[in-house]
Amino acid sequence: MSRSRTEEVPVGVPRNYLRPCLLLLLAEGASHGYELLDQVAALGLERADPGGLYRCLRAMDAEGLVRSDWEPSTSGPARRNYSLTDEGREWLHAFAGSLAEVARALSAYERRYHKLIEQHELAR
Amino acid sequence: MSRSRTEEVPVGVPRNYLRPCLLLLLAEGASHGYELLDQVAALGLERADPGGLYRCLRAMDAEGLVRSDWEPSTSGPARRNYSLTDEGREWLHAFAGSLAEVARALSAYERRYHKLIEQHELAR
DNA sequence: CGGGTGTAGATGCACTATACACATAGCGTC
DNA sequence: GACGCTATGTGTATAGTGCATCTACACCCG
Repeated sequence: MSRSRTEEVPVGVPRNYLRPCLLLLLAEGASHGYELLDQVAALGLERADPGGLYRCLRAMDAEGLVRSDWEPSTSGPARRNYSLTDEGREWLHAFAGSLAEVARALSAYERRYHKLIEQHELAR
Repeated sequence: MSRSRTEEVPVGVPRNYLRPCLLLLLAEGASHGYELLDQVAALGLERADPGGLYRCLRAMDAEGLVRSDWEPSTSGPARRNYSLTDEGREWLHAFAGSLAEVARALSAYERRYHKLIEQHELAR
């Protein structure tokens, strides 16, 4: 393998991270897919896939976590506006708790990593 | 969907998290799969899949990130002992940097989530 | 008018990590 | 000899992701 260190390293955000992101943004206020696509960038998904995002929204709609209704627009195509349901809000809290666990795991990793680096520095 | 909130919420650790975990543990000292299986629990992988772990080690061996040699045991089956290569150490650093980014994303999420909760508390 | 750009939503498909089950084998012990 | 623990794997289905592609509306420009 001739992959250099400068190349993209394959460690992504947690699996299913898109869902809690969308739920959080919708908890802050109703919105539509195209806008959410920009907003998720602030949560670490700078290159979110539009297709995946729309699919995720449709799935959560089908599962009852969000509600959607069409809003015709005078300046462009119609938008499908999403808002959070009570069930979606419950899931948001569950997801947040779960993400907190992941964050704890990551900080455990970093503590341990830096401890290792420290020892390595001392050893020279 | 009649899934209760007490049920397992599908948010996992970052994708490919197992790799940096194994690299870190091997940077701390050579070890074998069965032992690593216990050790990754401390990094957030409490229910790691043995099959996946062994596969991951074999793959990193094939890619040159780790080295392995058999150690016969008097009290049980032989162990395949793994140790880190220079290339593996480079990847460890790259992974650690990448994980730090993910950690930043997660803390951004949590800040925003708690801000939302606060506002909700104030509103009642 | 025709074409390009930005907005908006969605599908199709291939790839890959993961989860889960299962197979093998050495060794101790009851 | 059956069971359980250590130890290392394989097989396979599924799910999430990434990437390409398609439709369609509105606007602007030459």
